[in-house]
Amino acid sequence: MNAPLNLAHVKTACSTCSLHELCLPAGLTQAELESLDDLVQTRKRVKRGESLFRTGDPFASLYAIRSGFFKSRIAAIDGRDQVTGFQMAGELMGFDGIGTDAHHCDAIALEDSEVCVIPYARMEELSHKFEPLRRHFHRVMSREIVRDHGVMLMLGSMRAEERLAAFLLNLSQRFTARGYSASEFVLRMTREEIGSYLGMKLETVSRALSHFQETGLIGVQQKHIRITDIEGLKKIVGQGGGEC
Amino acid sequence: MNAPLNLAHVKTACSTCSLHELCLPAGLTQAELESLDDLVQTRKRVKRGESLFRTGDPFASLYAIRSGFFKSRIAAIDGRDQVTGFQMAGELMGFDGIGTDAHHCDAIALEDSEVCVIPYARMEELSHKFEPLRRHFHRVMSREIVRDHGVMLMLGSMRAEERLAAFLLNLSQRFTARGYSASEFVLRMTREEIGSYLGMKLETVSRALSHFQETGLIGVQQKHIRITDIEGLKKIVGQGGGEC
DNA sequence: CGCCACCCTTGATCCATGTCAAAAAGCGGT
DNA sequence: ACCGCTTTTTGACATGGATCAAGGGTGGCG
Repeated sequence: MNAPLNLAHVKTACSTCSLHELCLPAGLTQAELESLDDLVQTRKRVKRGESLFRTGDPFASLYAIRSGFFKSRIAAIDGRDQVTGFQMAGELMGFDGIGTDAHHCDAIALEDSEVCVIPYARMEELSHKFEPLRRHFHRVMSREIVRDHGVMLMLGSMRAEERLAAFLLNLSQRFTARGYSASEFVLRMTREEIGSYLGMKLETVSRALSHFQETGLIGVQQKHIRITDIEGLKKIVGQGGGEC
Repeated sequence: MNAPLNLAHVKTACSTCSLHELCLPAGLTQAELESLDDLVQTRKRVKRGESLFRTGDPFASLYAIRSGFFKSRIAAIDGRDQVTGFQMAGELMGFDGIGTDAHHCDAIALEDSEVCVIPYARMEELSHKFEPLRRHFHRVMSREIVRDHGVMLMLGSMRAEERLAAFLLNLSQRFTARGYSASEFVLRMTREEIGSYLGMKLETVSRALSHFQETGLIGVQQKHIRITDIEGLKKIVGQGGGEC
């Protein structure tokens, strides 16, 4: 290994990454952390609008977002598509590829982004020897399944405004976890992408946001959102139910 | 170990189970298969209507369905709930529990069923030494994620009759994989459960089934379904799209 | 600085699906 | 085999959200 490669290695070290609490197992010693630096040896920049991988691409790696913002979407044969999630810094992408060694969705950057490339073979190998990593890996996949079930609940049993409120609360909570404001943030996605994720049309998203604003729950100015009544939003989410 | 226990062991052996092609890694030698018999040491019967596990139950095991039929559902705080899937023989359940060591959904038998209990700790341990098993385990979880994304696509972007057609085709295909008829089967779930899964009301399910029958796509008699025009059903699923 | 392309908002109307209601049909348990 | 109860079907009506349409705002780029 020559100097530049070594430099790259230093640059990508998990042990010095400020996001490692989000993407790696909690409670590792510094020594253990360093043993993980092996795992990630390259990073990759993805420009806004470009894809990190696409449906059908052979699966080789998982990706951890270092900075930026992505959407995942699946496409049906007939051209219809559906955003299945939005991913932000510290989150992992690519699990859909493990099952068949090919990706089943597109991952598209919503802003200029950078990801850590985690070669799956290496991950397998390392997780074989390193129990906390293996457990963490399983946990992350399991949580992804639970998250998807939550989305199914949303899509299947909430009305449009409830879904949107739930979406805003979810974003708020995830920004909080990253040290950003819980009440003020910028949407990286368009109304159409929000609509696709939430199973409604962009006009409905727009109307619902306007309505929340009229009711004093939030302030909206284009992509800038300010939550002024978090409890109010929670009440919106809670109120539809009890059908049984 | 005394005789009865041994008997139980024999009874639960994966190596002699007719479903192992569905639930275990493909292409194992007989010897490898036998080494897996360790994994499953108990089975459990679950009567129709009873739950295998419930939201909040501590997570200890995965379950492979030996016979019978289950639904998984999640419940929101407000009493609303959503069926997230139907599981049949050879399929695995319980992955939702790995992330937090507690289950996040209820698994309820739709008919008298029997499952193999796979203690997770043992699974971890065995998959540590046994690479094909580990890979298979990861693949199965990944496929679960892909499946969930498919449901999201369905819920988010199809209309009621498309969703129902897709549902029937999915069931048909899974029955086929188990050696049953692709065109004739009995629904184990009620209209309401189908509706919950597909994000529509039971009346809409009933009407859509009646409509399919009028159109000559299927025959319906209560829970008994006969698909008479599989291509027609596929056309229904395909036709809604192209919005983009 | 101004133009263009994209994104967002808002209004009017329509339709798919939900809701409410009632009756028929099965089915499970005794 | 019967009885009570759940499930299913079907009808009439209400409505949330889609659709169609038009106009306005914004940001990127020359």
